[in-house]
Amino acid sequence: MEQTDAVAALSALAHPGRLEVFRLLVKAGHAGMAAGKIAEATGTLPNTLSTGLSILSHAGLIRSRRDGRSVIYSADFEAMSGLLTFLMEDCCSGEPAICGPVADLARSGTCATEGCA
Amino acid sequence: MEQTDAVAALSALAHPGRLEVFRLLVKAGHAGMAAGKIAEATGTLPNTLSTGLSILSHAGLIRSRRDGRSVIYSADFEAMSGLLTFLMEDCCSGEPAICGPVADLARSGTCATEGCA
DNA sequence: GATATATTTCTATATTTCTCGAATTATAGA
DNA sequence: TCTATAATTCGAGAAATATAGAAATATATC
Repeated sequence: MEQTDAVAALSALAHPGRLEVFRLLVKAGHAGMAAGKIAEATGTLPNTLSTGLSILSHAGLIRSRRDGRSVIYSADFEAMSGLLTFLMEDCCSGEPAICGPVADLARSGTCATEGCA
Repeated sequence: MEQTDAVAALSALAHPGRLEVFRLLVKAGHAGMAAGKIAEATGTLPNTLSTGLSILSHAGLIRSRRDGRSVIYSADFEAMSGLLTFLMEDCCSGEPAICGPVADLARSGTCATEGCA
């Protein structure tokens, strides 16, 4: 990941409404949620939510797919791993205990577990 | 961590200059770096850098201590762990493989390894 | 085709954030 | 005390971002 992408992702998350949406989608896993359901769950106006989803999407943090009249949004776990890894890169100049887990996260990349949406 | 704190931290990082500074401090470990060294390393004007450091500090991501005429800044790894954990909370509604490492990171909390500054 | 539902785009205003020059505060050494 | 170094604070103009009303687009059903 490059700095420009990281800043875009962080900027997208640096907003109460969008952060709430993203965390909701993290919980939802690969199954995702319809835009309408997200609006209902967060109490956001449809147009405001749509702008937020567009920003998160453009930042690469979420994906979307159409399902009938609805559009289903879901978190992009690979992108998230990439961001976390970028933030902790070369942590403590080496291989200390605190930084290992982040490297593991980056390596796993996707949500491999059964039942994880 | 609460949403307000998370937004403050993410906003602080959502800026090329400040992100560069933070990643530099992550690499530097607990030893940290003097403000002047950071300015030199990043090519930032002292006043602009100071504003950036103030924002990162107020967001809880970095700490400072005075050493003679210099002020040494260092990353707050506990705060960072808290942020990463908050972002991935209840990932995939449970305990999938992708989310485990983040939980480990949160648990470790500090930079325990010898030589890690 | 007509109607209803779901979501997005457009547009304008209000607000916040960014950057840098200038001035200020803090510490160290002669 | 005087001078130099290190860092921070203040102020203002420029730029970017946030919000919501209104209109538009896409899909499904009658």
